[in-house]
Amino acid sequence: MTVKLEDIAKETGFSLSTVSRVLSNSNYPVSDQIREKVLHSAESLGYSPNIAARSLRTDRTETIGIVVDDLLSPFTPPIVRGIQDYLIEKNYLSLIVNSDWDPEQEQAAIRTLINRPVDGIIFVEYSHMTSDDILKQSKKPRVFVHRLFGSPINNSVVPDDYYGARLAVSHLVALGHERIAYINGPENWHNCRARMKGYRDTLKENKLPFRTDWLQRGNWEIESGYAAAQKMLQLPKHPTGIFAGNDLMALGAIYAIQDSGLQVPNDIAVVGYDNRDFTNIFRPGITTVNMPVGEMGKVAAEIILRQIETGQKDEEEVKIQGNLIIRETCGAPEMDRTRQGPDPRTISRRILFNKQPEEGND
Amino acid sequence: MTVKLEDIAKETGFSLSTVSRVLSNSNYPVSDQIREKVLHSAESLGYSPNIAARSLRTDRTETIGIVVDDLLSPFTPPIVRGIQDYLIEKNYLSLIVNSDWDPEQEQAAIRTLINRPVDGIIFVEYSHMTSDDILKQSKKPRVFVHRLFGSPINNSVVPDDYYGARLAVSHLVALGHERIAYINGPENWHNCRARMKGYRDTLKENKLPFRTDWLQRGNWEIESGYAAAQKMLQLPKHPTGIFAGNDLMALGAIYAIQDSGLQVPNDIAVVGYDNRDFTNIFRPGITTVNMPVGEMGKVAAEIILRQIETGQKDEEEVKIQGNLIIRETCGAPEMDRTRQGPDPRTISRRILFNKQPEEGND
DNA sequence: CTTGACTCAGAAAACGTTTTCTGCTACTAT
DNA sequence: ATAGTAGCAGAAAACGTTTTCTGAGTCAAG
Repeated sequence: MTVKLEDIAKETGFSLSTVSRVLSNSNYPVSDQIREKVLHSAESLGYSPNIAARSLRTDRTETIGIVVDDLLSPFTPPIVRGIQDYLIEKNYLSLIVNSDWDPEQEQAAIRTLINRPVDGIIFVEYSHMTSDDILKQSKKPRVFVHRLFGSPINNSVVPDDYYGARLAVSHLVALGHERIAYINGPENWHNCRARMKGYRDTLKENKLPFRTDWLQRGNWEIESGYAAAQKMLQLPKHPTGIFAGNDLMALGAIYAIQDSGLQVPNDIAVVGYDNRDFTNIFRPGITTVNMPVGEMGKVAAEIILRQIETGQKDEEEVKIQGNLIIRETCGAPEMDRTRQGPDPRTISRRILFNKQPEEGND
Repeated sequence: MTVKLEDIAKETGFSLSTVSRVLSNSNYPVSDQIREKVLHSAESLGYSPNIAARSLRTDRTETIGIVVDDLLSPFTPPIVRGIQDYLIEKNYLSLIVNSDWDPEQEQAAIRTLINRPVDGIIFVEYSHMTSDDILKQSKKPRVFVHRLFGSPINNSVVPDDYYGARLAVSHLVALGHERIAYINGPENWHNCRARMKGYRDTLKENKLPFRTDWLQRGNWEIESGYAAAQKMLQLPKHPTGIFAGNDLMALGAIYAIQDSGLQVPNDIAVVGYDNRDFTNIFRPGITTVNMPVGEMGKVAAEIILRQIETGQKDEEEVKIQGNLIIRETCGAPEMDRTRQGPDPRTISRRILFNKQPEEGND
């Protein structure tokens, strides 16, 4: 049915071997005459190689397995997209399996992927290391992206949370705030530890006070941001700037501030973290630290292809720096907003917010 | 290196054939004694089949190709997740390729997937049909999910937009609204035509007036919802209920209403469409029509596996009905909100919104 | 001339399965 | 008794490649 090497061999009169040598780009010498005839015939017959047969023979499949916690987690799609964009360029495909945050399912996923023809595996966000031995034994390289738990490890690419926190806090400092609070995430997430350090270091460098009153712990959810801000607002001297560990908690904080009769940013400034989609369609637009998720995926893909090429040589953890997206919750001049390379998915809110007085002619 | 059938054959003393027959679950009769010994040996050696070899022989790969427009489109991840959840249950994996809304890239994607071992292809959201002949020729089944353009086609699963629009408009009717407006999307999207019909039919059935003043066309973006609502607000008799074609335009409309000094839902009620994530964290929570995206993916997966099993028999287009998620922008009693099976990703806003009077003891 | 090296084409083996084909044994029905 | 038939095990072919091995021809150096 489908056309195979043999068909081309028959049509051109050359042997299977030569045909294969031409079509697989081997660097075995083949005369130009023959090469051309074979290529022509392949083209006209519409030949395409049977990948199963090829990979049976070569033990390479040009496919990468991706184990994600859940394709619905907010960062997973952009990370995966970053990976795929690089892979497709190099003629690799990707097989995606969900682990659902469950060690058992993860292990099953790994087994499945190893059995299948994949040349390597990339883990996104979550990864118990329970079955790492299976992996090691398989001799296939593996790389971790945005790993959230556990200690640093080779072959992983993570965001630079320390740097990100410094960006956020420095922004508040630059705007003149001297009472700066932080709503942290759960302690066992290692990004929280790094951001905490960034927060404290930045305060210290600017000779600003660190007060435990101004440090609250949330659980990433909107309600915890609300509750944290509420507590701070009851203090005799409440903070004038709040750095929240993620955008959801920032939003919760904003709601709490508004409910107490104060305004954002006039009374209290708020910075979020993550640059989630909704931060750009809220009023006021939420100033936040952008996670370079696509970039992280790309780097992970680069690493794994390099390791497949050169044969598994562990590489150091690489950290990727994000950037600050200035919107409205800090009251900083908007100008900076356009300076950021715009995410094509974000929506320019210019029109919307220049509309209020109804006479602003742009 | 890795253990293969031959190793088990050697260890147990049986032939390759028998070992294979046991391990591939063939229904060829094998004595129980032998079966057990082989299974035991396979287990202890840690055998796992070489999929490349198997699929070379059987021409089946237990892998489905998924062509998506862009993994970052809002509905794509949940649709894909729905597909994958069903596939993994049936021991199938999925290979995902992005087409970036580009016919050429889509064609490249199809070629790549056909060459690769996939047993069928599912198209998500977008699909030019330019290269459908290649596909047909390959004899591999293909199914479309949530196809946005072009005329209805076999082997596709789409949301029931007519039904969804009726849900939304009926809700406004039930709340007593008599002047109901509709912000439609671009004409060339066929879901807009269906929703339009749902809107008009529902009005007619309830003997409510249809006025072209109350019909505006947007482009799905937030600004177009804002502009549409603004126009309506300038009318001598503005509508008291607005049905927006998607959540972003609904949000734009809400902003416009608020900017004009009116309140949602007290003065004007708003219903969105899509049940995007942000509708649940906004204040007021946006009442909207939920798109059954995961379900659609699941059904698509069912169809394609069935067709692989039975050998390509075209099936009719199937329509999936969504449901109404009642939140706050229509002022309906909240009760209904909990009745919906909660999406695990959405956040209960109960706490947040029962907080205002500060004495509500739940 | 002859020899050795080099160039390139073809034959054949190999990758790890599944499955068809053979054939042996043991039982059943005549 | 004997032919026919299940029931089951093993040999071997096949899937479509890549790659090693073999060998024929050409050319340059002695």
